[in-house]
Amino acid sequence: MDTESIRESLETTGLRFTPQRHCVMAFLMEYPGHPTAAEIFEAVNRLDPRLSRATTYNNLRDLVQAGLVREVAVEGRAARFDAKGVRHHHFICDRCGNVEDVEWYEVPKPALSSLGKRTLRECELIVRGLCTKCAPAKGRDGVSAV
Amino acid sequence: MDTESIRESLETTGLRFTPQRHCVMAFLMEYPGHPTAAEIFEAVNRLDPRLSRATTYNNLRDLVQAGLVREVAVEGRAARFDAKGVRHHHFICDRCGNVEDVEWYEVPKPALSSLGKRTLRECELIVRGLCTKCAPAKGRDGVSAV
DNA sequence: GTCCTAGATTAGACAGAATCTAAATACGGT
DNA sequence: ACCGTATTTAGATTCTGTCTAATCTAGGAC
Repeated sequence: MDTESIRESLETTGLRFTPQRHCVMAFLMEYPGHPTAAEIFEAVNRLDPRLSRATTYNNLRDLVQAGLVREVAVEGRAARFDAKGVRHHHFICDRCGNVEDVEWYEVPKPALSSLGKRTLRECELIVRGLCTKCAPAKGRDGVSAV
Repeated sequence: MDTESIRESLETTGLRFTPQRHCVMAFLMEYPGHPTAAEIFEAVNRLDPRLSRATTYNNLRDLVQAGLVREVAVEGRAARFDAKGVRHHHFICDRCGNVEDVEWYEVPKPALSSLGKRTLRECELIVRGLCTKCAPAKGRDGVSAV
């Protein structure tokens, strides 16, 4: 999207601005869903065939570490990524593993007493179930049709 | 622990009772932490050297699917498992990836309207930060010492 | 504009985690 | 005891992600 704002984000986190980082970051900002690293590589490599797989993974790691990108681990599947824009929770489909956004709302944090000497950084909600594609069609009584 | 109760749990979910499943399930019920599949395999394989890696993974998958075991995905690391006993949330250490229990408390579910046609199964809280081992020692002013 | 250097990129080898395959085995109902 | 099917097994395989060592480049200094 906006090249200059990406440049600024990178610079404030101490990362150099490179065409490759711009490419990865811009893709994540435009892409509506939560792509895997492999999907991101495929996309950015199509735009610039010289952009390598290692660079894609390196940049994703750096961007996550810099706090510009969020990584979502999914049981038994590749991790998903999204650019941190508006805050939101995540929905993970039990069947296909797709990750979708859930509108943000405040969630109570655990009592400090229950954390002991642990440090709390963030508190994240994972909603699970079946996504629109995987949810079974409902009969008139609401029982799943198959 | 109690062999018969494990047999019953398996039977009610349609899984056959086998020494291997008992072994995996008993280990998870006794073990205090959240072992990875590799750690589980190492442990049960030590008890019965003929118990294979594939069986360990197969059984973990089946037990998770049957709802007897919970799987926790961790970014960039192997998944962790625990037998579903008392309800609890999970704490994941940013640095070492260890998974620990956080005392259970009710978390508000997202509004049905925001879920659309998606089906909601469960709502899970992931607390992130540094565990006791990884948390830096605090100076008198609370600033991290290293 | 040129130089310099720490940081970034690259291709391909490598490693770790989990699954697949096809043959052998054993659970548990009859 | 028998049978059908679920389960187990060893090892190969796939998938995800990291590492290596050589090359290149962003961007500050001059």
